[in-house]
Amino acid sequence: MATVSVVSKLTARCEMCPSRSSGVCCGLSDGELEHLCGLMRHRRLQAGEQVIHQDDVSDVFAIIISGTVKLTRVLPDGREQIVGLLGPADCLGDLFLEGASHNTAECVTNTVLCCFPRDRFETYLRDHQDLERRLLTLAMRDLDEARDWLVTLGRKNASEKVATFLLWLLEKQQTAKASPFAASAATLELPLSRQEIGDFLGLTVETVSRQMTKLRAAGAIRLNTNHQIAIDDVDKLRRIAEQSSV
Amino acid sequence: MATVSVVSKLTARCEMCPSRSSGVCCGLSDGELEHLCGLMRHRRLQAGEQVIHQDDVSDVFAIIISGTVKLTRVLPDGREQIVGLLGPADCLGDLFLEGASHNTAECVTNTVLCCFPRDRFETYLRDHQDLERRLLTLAMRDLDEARDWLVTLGRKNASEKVATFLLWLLEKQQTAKASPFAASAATLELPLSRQEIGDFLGLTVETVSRQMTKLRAAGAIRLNTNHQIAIDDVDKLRRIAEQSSV
DNA sequence: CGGAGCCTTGAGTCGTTTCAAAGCAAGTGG
DNA sequence: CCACTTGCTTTGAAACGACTCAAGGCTCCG
Repeated sequence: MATVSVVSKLTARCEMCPSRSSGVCCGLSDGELEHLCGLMRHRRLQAGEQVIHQDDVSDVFAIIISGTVKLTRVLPDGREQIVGLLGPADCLGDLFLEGASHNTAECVTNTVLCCFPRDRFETYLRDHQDLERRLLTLAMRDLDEARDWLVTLGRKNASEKVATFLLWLLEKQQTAKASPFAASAATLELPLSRQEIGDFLGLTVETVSRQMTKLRAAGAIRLNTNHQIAIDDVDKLRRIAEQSSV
Repeated sequence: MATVSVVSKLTARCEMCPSRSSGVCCGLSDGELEHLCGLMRHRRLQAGEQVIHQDDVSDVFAIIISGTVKLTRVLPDGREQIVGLLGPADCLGDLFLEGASHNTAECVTNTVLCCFPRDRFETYLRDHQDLERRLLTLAMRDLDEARDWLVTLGRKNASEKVATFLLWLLEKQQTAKASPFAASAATLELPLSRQEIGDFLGLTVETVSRQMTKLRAAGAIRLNTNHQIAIDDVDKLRRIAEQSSV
């Protein structure tokens, strides 16, 4: 009975965690979960804090519990590109990577992480193929998503880019909440600033701003605040995103 | 003795294969290799043939023995983006993917593949964690590379893009041959047409062509044929690729 | 020799960037 | 409580770079 209470104490928070229901941790047995919980430490970070630094060796592997983290790369002359946007249940850290990380991971909002010492997590993986399989699946999902952005960055124009981005965020947000929204009248939390949206889409702040104004003028969206917008016409947004001139 | 000769017959070609020395197959024991060889079938394809079709379910997993294969995605209106370029030792096919593939895989040159029925390869993986680990590592490498291209597509201009592409090809080609070239006077095989380079870099044919001319005029490269160029000044190319205005 | 396919070059257009200024919201100190 | 700073966003005007359209050049091959 004593052990049972210890188990429930350790893993209690896990039951609330998005990673337990839809992330790496889903599918873990109670025993596995308990073991991993022994390695884990929660960490609270403020917006702007960096978890991983480009060109530095990182020994962290973490699961995001709440908040948004951006992965960025910068060119020698300072130009910046966001190469990934992570939210609750997403993983952070380069497993099995030798040498320095190629990304900077920076908190966009206040964030709570579930952190593991990377080496101990990697060791644990060696005996748990199911978990490693899950990580392989996630890596392939990330790759697929990165390639989608290649299409957007390489072949779409500014309005298509912004519309695509908003739709992507909307979908991400809806699957996270698992709430079957009606096709219209959704509200969207925008964690990124205009500058950051530009850094994501390969545009300047001004262009992003202009496109938002255009979308507003077209009746597709309304700007509640700079970080919260109402999606009035999803279909119009979709048409703009793919310029399907039907 | 009979079994030994069967083994050597089955796996004989593997010893010449780039995947054996640097791809998925390196690290496999003789027994593992033999087993996999039992599943494998070689397949010869001509330039232009498609191995996987976007939006179709694919049941192939393959290793490229020779040739170049491009992964592309097309938008509803026909715009095309190359999202990956595969060469000898690279893997082809979406393991564990449910549903249709998101890429089209098309041979750029004549190609020889080492093909596996996907389900049988997946089954084999379940009992061979070392191999699955290797696939995880490769997936993460692909992800890393895709993100590098995000930076290039999102933040670099036309000349930087073309220079970056040439340097990337050069490096790919040199590590493939494992030949420690001198820093200058290398020769580069260009499997892609101008149009395809454009589809890779998010540019038009004309822009690619103009940039090549500019690089030639700057003395960085010489065009032997349209598909073979001499790299005269790698450093100049590097400076152009990152615009490091030193 | 003549055609087909790809590559190059030129001229003009259009879209995004650049540079500059003004608008707006939140927070601070008098 | 109001003036003031600060940071982000929006808007405008001009410059620039990549695209579009059109023509001409080069190579390979029948």
